[in-house]
Amino acid sequence: MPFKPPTDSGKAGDQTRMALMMAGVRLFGAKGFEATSTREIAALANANIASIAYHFGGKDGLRLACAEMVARRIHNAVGPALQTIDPGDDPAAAQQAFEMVMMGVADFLLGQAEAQDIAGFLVRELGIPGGVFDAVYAELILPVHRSLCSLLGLATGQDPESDLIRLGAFSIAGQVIYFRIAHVIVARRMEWQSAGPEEIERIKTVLLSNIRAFIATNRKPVP
Amino acid sequence: MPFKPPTDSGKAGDQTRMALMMAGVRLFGAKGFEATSTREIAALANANIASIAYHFGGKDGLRLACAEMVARRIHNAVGPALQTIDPGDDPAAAQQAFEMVMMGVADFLLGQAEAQDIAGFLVRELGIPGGVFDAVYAELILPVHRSLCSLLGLATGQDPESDLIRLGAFSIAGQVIYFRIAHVIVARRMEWQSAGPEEIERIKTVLLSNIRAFIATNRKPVP
DNA sequence: GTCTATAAACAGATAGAC
DNA sequence: GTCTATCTGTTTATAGAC
Repeated sequence: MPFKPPTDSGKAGDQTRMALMMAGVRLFGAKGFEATSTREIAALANANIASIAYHFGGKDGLRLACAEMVARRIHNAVGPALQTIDPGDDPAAAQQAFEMVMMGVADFLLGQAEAQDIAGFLVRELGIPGGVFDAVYAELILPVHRSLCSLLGLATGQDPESDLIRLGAFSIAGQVIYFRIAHVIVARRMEWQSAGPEEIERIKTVLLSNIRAFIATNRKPVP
Repeated sequence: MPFKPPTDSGKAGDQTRMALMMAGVRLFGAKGFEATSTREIAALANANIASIAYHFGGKDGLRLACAEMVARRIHNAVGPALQTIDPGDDPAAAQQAFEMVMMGVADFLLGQAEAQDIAGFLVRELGIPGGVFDAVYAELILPVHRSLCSLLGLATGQDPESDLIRLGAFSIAGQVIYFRIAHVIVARRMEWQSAGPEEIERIKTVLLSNIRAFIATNRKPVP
């Protein structure tokens, strides 16, 4: 029982493996792990039910593999953007970098169709402390949040690891995440017919204004 | 098959009914609807498995009854507080009222142990458009959000139903809700050992600061 | 690697005694 | 109203042919 094929891609058999993970993320994210049957997953992936057990050792193995794929996916998407940024010691550059990162995150979370599945999957998995939580936290959430705190600290002149900055970064990131998970509610209240680029722009306008208000309010006056 | 007993309380049989609903909210909120078995619910409520079918017509009936109870519970908790407020035409009074309401919501969501179950239940139910969503939206979310927009509009001098105020109210309420659903993540990042009143105060400090920053930033200058 | 067939466990619902 | 016992369908996992 090879739990993992020797190569990650290129071989013919890995196509099924990838299709199963993508179907898993979509269905787990949309309906929840327990509410999704392996039959549904196999059907969506155009694969056989037994292939789940063959490739991942079972439904739980697929869950973990989905989590790893999602974490890798986001890490590759947002990681380089964060590490390339070098604001030096310029608070204004740090603020601009922070704004661009958050706008990019908003575009991804609110715009990309697949982001809905990924976000739903992560929200569900991160709601329960056990299992997938630890890996995603250590590999994804902690480093990204640290980078955000670093930028926010430089932009405001505050200690990046202070309560204010750490909680402030959560409060800003939380707004973006909230607009993703509560998008159905927001759309109904705003009487939006669709979820197009125009609606995303309106949300981003408020988010950007809130970011600037936070930095302006909490900026430490230079001595 | 009496789907609902004639009286809502006082009778002996309603004790089981209430216990089942409370167990349902807790387990549905913590694990999800499909992940929870009727046997678990009955065990937690110290009731018989068949009592669910007797009192609610089945598992789906219990789900709806739980949603109604939760909506009623929150409506009774936050409704009077919102309607008693009469800021008149004073923007400062409106701002203070808004701040007090949001701090009260934060205390409830972050402090009360049962709020975790309720919040989890609502977040899960509101994530799927069908079923419970419509009722909770119309009876709870819409009126509360309208009241919040009314206060926020008065405090800033903006049109309460403008995009800015409606989305702004969501962005503020979203922060509170995010700190509830992501509390495990936040606690780990903040290296908090417990979730006591001290930690809640730190979160509320940031929330209050963000509320004031929003109002100050978006205040319309009087002509 | 992929598929069919099947096993073993578990789900929710219900009939009927009390 | 409450309980036991049971029915029926579905779930995941697996054995074995190809």
